[in-house]
Amino acid sequence: MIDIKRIVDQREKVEEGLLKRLSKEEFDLDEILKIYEKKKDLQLEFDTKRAQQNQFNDKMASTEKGSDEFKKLLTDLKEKAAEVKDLESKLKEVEKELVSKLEVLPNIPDEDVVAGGKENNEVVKTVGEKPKFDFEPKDHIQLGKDLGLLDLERATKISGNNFSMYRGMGARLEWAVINFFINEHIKDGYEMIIPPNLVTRDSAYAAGQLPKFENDVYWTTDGLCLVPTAETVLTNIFKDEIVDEKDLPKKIFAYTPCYRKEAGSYRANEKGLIRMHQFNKVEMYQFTTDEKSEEALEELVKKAESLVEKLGLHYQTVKLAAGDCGAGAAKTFDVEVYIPTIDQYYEVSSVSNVREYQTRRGNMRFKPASGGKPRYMHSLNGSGLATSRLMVALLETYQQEDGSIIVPEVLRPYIGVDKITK
RNA sequence: GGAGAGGUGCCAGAGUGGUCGAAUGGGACGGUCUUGAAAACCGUUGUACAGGUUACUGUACCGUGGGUUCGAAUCCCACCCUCUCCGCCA
Repeated sequence: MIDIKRIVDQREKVEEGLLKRLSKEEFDLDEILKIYEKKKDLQLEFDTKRAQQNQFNDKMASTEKGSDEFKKLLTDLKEKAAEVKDLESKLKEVEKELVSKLEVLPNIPDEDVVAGGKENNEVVKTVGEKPKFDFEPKDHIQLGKDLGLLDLERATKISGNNFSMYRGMGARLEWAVINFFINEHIKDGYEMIIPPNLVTRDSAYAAGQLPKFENDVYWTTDGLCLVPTAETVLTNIFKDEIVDEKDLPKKIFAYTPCYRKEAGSYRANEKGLIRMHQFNKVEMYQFTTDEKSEEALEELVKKAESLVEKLGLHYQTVKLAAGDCGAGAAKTFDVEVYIPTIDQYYEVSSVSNVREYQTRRGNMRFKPASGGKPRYMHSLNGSGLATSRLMVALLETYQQEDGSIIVPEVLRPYIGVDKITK
């Protein structure tokens, strides 16, 4: 959520920022400011009237009950009380209205983020080259089938469309990748977390999944939400807490399956593991101070890149234009891995600086070491990494003419073989 | 799932209708004392919003949301959570 004071103090700047990702018709700062003014007026009126009422109430307390003076006061106060109560409910209404207008606004993009949608995304880094094959390469579905790594038919039989099942060396390869990531993060000083996979509505809200993604996530019959990403959980760890600055940054990561409806987003060439209702992901997360979030973002992007790099895969890093960033993000970098048979780059990591957007919603602050008032922490998230698409890239990139698959060196300790054969 | 108890400040814990933003103890911080430390003593110790240039003032907050009342931490209702016992169980 955007700070109302920021809109008051730097209206032009906020507007300019929002215009990078929204059209003029999609938001109305004037309306918001008007509601805010109304709220302030009401608040002042309420505060004054309530102060009066409190004063009389004090007098009442020291007046003998049943006396004439008491009776007189009582009559006056009854009227006053009704008035105050009325004001209070009006105030609450306006406050609610204000929040409802504010919470649908996306975050303000950073200065250096360009306006517009996907078409303005900028490739900022490319590592490796498209693999060349001197034979006809198979796609990951064929490879998975031939080597017994994937059983998509049976997964579909059991759970319906767009679910996967890893088998044998396929399952072990997937697990090896996850283990590799986990160890890399531990080496970098991140705390490992195994979180719940279902969260309350409140948690989903604080993470910014609501109200926008109501229909993109799965809900249980008791009103819990299956996490679409571990970010949903990690964001809420310090909800309503004030932490000491000396304990920042908090660097954490979690492995969870991720559940998404992905309704209507499947494309013709996205077969197999490219887009699933359930996929595995290791999520990195940082809570830090406002001053240090920029450098934290850099660190996270580098971490995501280094994982792909160590697996020896060809990838590119893309700086997203404002309109392509998630609603909460002020700046986002995607790391995209190359999928040979589709000849396209697919996101395996999305790293964002969310700044105060989530911590304001979740009321997560830190006490500055220099003293002074608590401030909102900055939160950052990044996949490190999503595995299903990586699996596609791994299988296709490392396939050999004889149908076998070379295991990248970094994974060998985790899987115990250097080659996957029939 | 059943029965009971309970949710108060950083922590423990008192408070059952007005004088309670909240006793007391602990912790933390500052000071006195000390060569240094401990002990002892003194003091400080929440957040948000609004008003004022500042000093400051007002309002709200005792799990959450409603209600009763002139007035609610205190009474009523609903919900959430925790603990104990029983049941069930990976």
